[in-house]
Amino acid sequence: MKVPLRLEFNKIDTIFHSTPSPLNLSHQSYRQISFTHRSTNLNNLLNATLHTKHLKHATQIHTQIITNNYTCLPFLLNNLLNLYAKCGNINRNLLLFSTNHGGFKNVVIWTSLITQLSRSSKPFKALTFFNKMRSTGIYPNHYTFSAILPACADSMMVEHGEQMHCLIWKHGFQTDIFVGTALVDMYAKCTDMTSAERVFAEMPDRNLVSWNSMIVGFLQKKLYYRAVEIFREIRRQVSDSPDEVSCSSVLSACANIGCLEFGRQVHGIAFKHGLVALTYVNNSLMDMYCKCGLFGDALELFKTIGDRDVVAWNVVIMGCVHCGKFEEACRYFWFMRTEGIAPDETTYSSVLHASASLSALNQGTLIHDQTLKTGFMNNACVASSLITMYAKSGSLVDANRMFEEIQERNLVCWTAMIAACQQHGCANQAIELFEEMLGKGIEPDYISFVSVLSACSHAGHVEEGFVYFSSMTEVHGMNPGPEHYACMVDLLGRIGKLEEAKRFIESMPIKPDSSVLGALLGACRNYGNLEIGREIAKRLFALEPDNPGNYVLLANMLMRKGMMEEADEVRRSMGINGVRKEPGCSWIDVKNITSVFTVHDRSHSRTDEIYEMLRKLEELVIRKGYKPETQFAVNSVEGYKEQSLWYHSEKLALALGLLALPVGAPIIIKKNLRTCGDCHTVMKFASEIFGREIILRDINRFHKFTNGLCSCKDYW
DNA sequence: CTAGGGTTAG
Repeated sequence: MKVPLRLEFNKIDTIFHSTPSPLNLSHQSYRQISFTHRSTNLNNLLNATLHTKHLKHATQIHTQIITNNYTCLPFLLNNLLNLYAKCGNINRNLLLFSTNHGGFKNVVIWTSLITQLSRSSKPFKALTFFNKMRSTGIYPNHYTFSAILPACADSMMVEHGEQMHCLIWKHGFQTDIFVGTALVDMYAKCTDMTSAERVFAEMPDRNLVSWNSMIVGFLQKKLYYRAVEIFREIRRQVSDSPDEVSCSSVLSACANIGCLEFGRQVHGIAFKHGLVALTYVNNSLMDMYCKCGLFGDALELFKTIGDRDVVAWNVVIMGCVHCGKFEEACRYFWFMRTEGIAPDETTYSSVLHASASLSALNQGTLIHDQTLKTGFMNNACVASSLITMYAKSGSLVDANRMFEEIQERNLVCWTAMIAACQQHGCANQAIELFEEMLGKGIEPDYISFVSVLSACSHAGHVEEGFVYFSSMTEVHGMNPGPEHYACMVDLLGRIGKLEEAKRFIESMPIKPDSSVLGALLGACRNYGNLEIGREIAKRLFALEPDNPGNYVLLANMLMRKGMMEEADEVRRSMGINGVRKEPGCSWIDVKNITSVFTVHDRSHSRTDEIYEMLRKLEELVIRKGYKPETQFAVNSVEGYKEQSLWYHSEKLALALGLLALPVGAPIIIKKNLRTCGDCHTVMKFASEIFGREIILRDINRFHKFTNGLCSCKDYW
């Protein structure tokens, strides 16, 4: 950077003598420019202003350039362009450029403008000016190509970059290290790693930046091991040691593959080269430790950082979410604000995820308020998170309201809303939304198909489900994944076509995973098909021996058929394998206080009233024709069964809700496992008897009980 | 006048 230490001429000279540092330029100096007619003086003042970045001063100099007819001087024009860019006013550049028809423009000036447009993420404008430049007969040079290639990458159309690649050959800049690196980066960003690798291989020489571009490329293509391999190559054959870009990028790769061992090595390398204090490296390190399950180590690092930027906080908040510390995630969110760090869309999506996982409507609403105050309400990412938060907190109405308010809905917004409807049992609405989305020309992806297929299965739309399923390959050119196959198995299983579901699994081109087999096992439970159920359960035990759910499901099926010995055997094998059923637990909020219940819980301060309420409830439901479904009782001691059934956690929570919530208010209960069949029946009766809406959110769906019916249509 | 980086939503 050129900084005028001393200016030679009259008035300006005296000004600078009185203010030795260009940073101290007073407003006075700019007013006095009018006394000078020398372009060099103006240029020196321009250079000085590059440091102060005052837009007002830039415009004053600009006026002088025009009044003195200096627009024909390329260096002045060029420096002015750069000055406007430094002041963060790209529009001024465009204006200056377009109004300056008579002015002389050389390749340097054009390149300056293209660079600025490229950097201010206006890729299409940059490309337009590149073409304009060529049409005026000026040839691009290696600077121009280095500047335009990031814009090509940004335009997300590899065709632009490929055309540029041809031009580079035509003009003979393919051997330039900057151009080569920019090409590698462009292909990598357009996820064409084959071309990136070819260009990289053909480069006559490469520097660290070139190598780093390769790491980043593989990172983006999720080829993490190859990213790690490049890092190793750098250590082996590049004379420069890895810098902060190499380290932060490769750490991201380590984080994604959960490779703690190599991540630790990189930590050591970064330490050796004095890079650990750098923000990027630090944040990547924290993320790596979080994703490798060492949240504590990440937090240790976090505490050592003096200047924690928003990404550092985001990484910690995500880390909390990652290891299920949802309350802590919310605490960090409020804490970062006290340190004066403004949340961004990443922060909001992470903390809303935490809030959704807690089904904490009050917390979520407070965060919603914050998004409004900080102007994030029109952000598609934040809005999608809000939809999911409201839906998972039990309020489909609010989720829908959020959806309606979004001005520009992207695929994720639509999918969030479709999933919300699906989780709340509004399958038809989910399917309608999906169709509406297709009508708007939005291309569905992997996740949106999962949502619509589960809606189909939920509503029993077999044919529609199969049409959507085959449209994945036929129309949208994607291969169904395990989740989609699981939906189809569920679809068949739900209507009792167990044999067909089994054949469907046999015909799968990919190996059925636990979600696919689990769907069939669930169907077998619901239809009491022990024969297929046993077989599928065995396959599941082999596939995921640590999942208690499968053992419990099979044991329940056996008990239902009165095969107590075999049921006990299943339970015993669970013990032998060291698997323990997670204790069922339910919670309910009353006036901002959360009460948690486990089975037979007597720890609540209103225990006596709760048990009295349950006694009354039992009387009332029996009068309505309720029969206990004892197969859901875990304890096999006769006579104790019914009683045990009555003190399941969700029933205790229901009783408290009935006691403590105002008449007419919905009773919202959350449970950590799938809800038990007997409790489900009782909830239905209770909703009718008390004329209240009961919302039970279990591990995988919402049950909304109204007037004796459940939104899940008794299949979950 | 030129090339590369960390966190996120369904």
